[in-house]
Amino acid sequence: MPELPEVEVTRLSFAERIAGARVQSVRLGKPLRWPLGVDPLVLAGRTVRGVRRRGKYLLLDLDRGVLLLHLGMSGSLRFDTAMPELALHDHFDLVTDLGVLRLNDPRRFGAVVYAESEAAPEAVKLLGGLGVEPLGGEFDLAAFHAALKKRKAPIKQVLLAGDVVVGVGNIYASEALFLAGIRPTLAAARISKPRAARLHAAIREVLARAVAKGGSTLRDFSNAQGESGYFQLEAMVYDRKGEPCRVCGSPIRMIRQGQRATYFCPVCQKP
DNA sequence: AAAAGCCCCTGGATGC
DNA sequence: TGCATCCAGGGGCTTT
Repeated sequence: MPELPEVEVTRLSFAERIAGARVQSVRLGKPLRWPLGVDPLVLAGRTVRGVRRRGKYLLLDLDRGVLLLHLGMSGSLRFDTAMPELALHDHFDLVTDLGVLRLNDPRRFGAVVYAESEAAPEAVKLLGGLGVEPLGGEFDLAAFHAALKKRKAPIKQVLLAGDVVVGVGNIYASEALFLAGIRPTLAAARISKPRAARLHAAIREVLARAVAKGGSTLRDFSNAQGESGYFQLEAMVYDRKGEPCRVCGSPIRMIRQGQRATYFCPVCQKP
């Protein structure tokens, strides 16, 4: 589920409310992708300084150490004052004096991992290989084009890999390529400078717009206040197989790339 | 080094 | 109604 927009929308929905909270206890449900990596008891008494985002990870900064949270495919966070017992699919609770931060994740591809710092091995293992942030100033066009030049794989899969630019998942990769007019199957290395510039702009535009719309709620995403997103209503190609292109009317096509669905308009997007 | 496949897991939709 | 199959916002790990 959650790509950069959903993760950022989640962050925005509780970062200010949890800042300054004192951890009282940690409750664990079923195992997630990785173990927490620390005795939950030692986290009691620590203070939450703030919440940052790196790619699709949330970083919960404590006065000592950091919690790395990932929502996987089906995870969502809630931050609320009244939260009694862990229910089905609730697998992590950070109980604080200001409220409970709860991870609900049916498929359990998500994770909460503790690290002493961002430079600690456990954090570097997860964050070390990530590409640049698309919405920040470091997303440089020349560097982006140069990175694409080194890849022979289809552009869709290079975007998904996340080692060039982070945060673009299966929905927004298809959407950005539509906006840029580029066929998802085109080898990344064959993208010209002008087309790379269109793609660069399209990625920023689609992600920023999705954040503004509260993300995409396909089945179960909601932010930490329980609110759904609305970007899916204005998707140009994602999940629109056979439906008319909103620009030219041609039927949207669906293909499979690396066992993931890709959607595109055969007329608007040139090989 | 880069690319391609394989898993992890649960639930909903679809088909017979 | 029941059961089997396929598919889903991710990504680390192993194998080519």
